Amino acid sequence: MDDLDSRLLDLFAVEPRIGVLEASRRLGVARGTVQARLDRLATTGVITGWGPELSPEALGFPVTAFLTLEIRQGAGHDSIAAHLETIPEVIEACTITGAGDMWARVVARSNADLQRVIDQVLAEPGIERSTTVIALATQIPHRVLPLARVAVGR
Amino acid sequence: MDDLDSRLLDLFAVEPRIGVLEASRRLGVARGTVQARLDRLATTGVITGWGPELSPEALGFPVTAFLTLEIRQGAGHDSIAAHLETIPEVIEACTITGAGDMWARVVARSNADLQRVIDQVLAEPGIERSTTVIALATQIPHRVLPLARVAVGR
DNA sequence: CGAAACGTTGAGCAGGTTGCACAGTGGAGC
DNA sequence: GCTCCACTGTGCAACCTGCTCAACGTTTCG
Repeated sequence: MDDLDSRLLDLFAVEPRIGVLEASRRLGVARGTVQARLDRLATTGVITGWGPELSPEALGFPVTAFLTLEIRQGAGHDSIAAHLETIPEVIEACTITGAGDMWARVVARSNADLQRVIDQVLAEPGIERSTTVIALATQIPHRVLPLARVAVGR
Repeated sequence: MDDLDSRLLDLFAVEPRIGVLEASRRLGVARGTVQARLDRLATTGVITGWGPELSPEALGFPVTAFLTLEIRQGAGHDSIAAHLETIPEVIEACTITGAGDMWARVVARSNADLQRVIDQVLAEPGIERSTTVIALATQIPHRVLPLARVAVGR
């Protein structure tokens, strides 16, 4: 990661479909350089993918909620995770600090529909209790780009 | 959104760099159809971008934490959000249900570094209290694709 | 100091891809 | 029956990609 990498990421973040050649022109470097940089960023794991980003809202799931799950002593995280994975509305989950807890981001078609999703999550007997917090408005949408800048000291 | 759209998204999620022509071959439809579908998915907001996905870990920020911020009565969410936006390590933030609360996802270079980030967040006087939860292991990485399937009834 | 390793540059090439246009087809709705 | 609309298949020029190559400057290290 150096300054050129960072500017390269900036460029592709703003105009993802420009292609290697156009990027090399914008940055004033050779095409092979851009290609090499992108390859390296991909192999070092900085770039994890180029897939299309989808909007749950546009897909009909405008409600987002965060669930904090309390896991029963003895119940493995993995079996809970496996259960969560079968629910499409669970779009993210991780274990967190605190007594055997997990955190999950879920979406739903409406507040009423959220109840259905939560019930589905709680169908797993390993989950003892859960707290739900509904997300109201997005203040800062998911962003990683600023990190790339500070990572190279810009 | 119909079945073809869904399969198109699947395809590009797995192999993002295949291009329109190759996608049309895989799906057994005309190239113009794929082009039209992608255009429509983009204009209707289902596809929000094609930018490279970056890994905070690979950028040197392996620690993820969730902050719940309690906002002082009278302090506007917007000023808090503006403050959070200036901190690169805050990679997501939204308002949530509960007495004037906000939620933020932050990353840091280490647990010690996390303290620095939190201090930076709390520099805003509008924030009264905060709770920190550290993410340990990712059980389900952010995924939206399954939603596209259920959205069309697959 | 000199050699080796490395990244960058600019060039070339065949092959594939894109953007665009066009006319024809078939189904849905009126 | 008619219109609208999406899909199809075709064609074209222009462009881009993946790949290779030799040459050059920097950095590293014996």
